[in-house]
Amino acid sequence: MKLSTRARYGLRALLDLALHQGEGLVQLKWIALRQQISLPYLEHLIRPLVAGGLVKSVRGARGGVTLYKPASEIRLREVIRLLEGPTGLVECVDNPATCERSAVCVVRDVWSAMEEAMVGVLDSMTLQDLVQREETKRQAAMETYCI
Amino acid sequence: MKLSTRARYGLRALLDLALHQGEGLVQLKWIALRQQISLPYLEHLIRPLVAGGLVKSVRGARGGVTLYKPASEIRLREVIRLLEGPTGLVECVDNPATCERSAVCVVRDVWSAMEEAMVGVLDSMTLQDLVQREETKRQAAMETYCI
DNA sequence: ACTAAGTCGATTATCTAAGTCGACAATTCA
DNA sequence: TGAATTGTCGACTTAGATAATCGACTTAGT
Repeated sequence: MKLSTRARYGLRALLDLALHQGEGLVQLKWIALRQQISLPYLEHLIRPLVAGGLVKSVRGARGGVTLYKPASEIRLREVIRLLEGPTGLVECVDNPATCERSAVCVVRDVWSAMEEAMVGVLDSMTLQDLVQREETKRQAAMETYCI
Repeated sequence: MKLSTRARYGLRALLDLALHQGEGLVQLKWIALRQQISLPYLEHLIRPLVAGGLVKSVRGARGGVTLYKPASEIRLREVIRLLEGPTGLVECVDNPATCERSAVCVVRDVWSAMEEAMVGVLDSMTLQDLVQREETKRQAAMETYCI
């Protein structure tokens, strides 16, 4: 039960993008550099986010990417769903047909409850929340640094 | 972010065992048969549960396995931990040293919250809860069948 | 035109989970 | 005692997914 690096890197990349919103288009290479992700790999991570309507990309010279909608309207649930694909924790939860026990399986209920709990957490957070936290943390770090 | 078959099969096997508690020692081959898990594989699944003190095993002819303590004292969290190993959703949550960003990483906070939510669900359920649900469901199915 | 970006698909590499097998140890029972 | 039965253990193989790279392509600016 491990989170894929797609999700980990992908969310970090998106947060990085959100943190640099004021500056217009952001080039992938800078995100890659800051987040220490190889550029070709980052391209793959961004793709589903573009396809999912979370990120807008502009090709050509001086192109780059930017958020398609305000960070406050981007729920982490959506982000993770796009990055990890539609399959949940266990196949039979989303797709009962894959296991003939589904209807009576109590173990399935457990996985279902677990998934609901996770989704609940992701659903309650937006990208904006992360941006705020990041800035709070950065400020706190700054202050201790100055003292 | 998939649950391993170890966890899925393992919990099913344990539940099967719990459901047959009244009958003394239960042989692995019957569990394997009922749950449609290959015997050699089931042996591997049971092992950590024995090592973890959830299951007692008796070797030799007429041997078998049985719960080491009442089902009501077996938390699912413990079961999953034994089956899946100690590593959580993301390395850096349990083991901050693996990522130098850990201290300031807000993305890590997200994973941490997710993990907490999942663990909370597992912590709130015992094997006995599953046994009861199973019996309730079975009874319900029985009634509809009779009608 | 030329350069600088993102896009896309093919490919490779790496890793881990999944599952099998054979030898062994313990226990029962004849 | 010895043969049958049952769990134990570790080595091995396989399969599949994830991670990551690469090169050819498209699009836009200068």
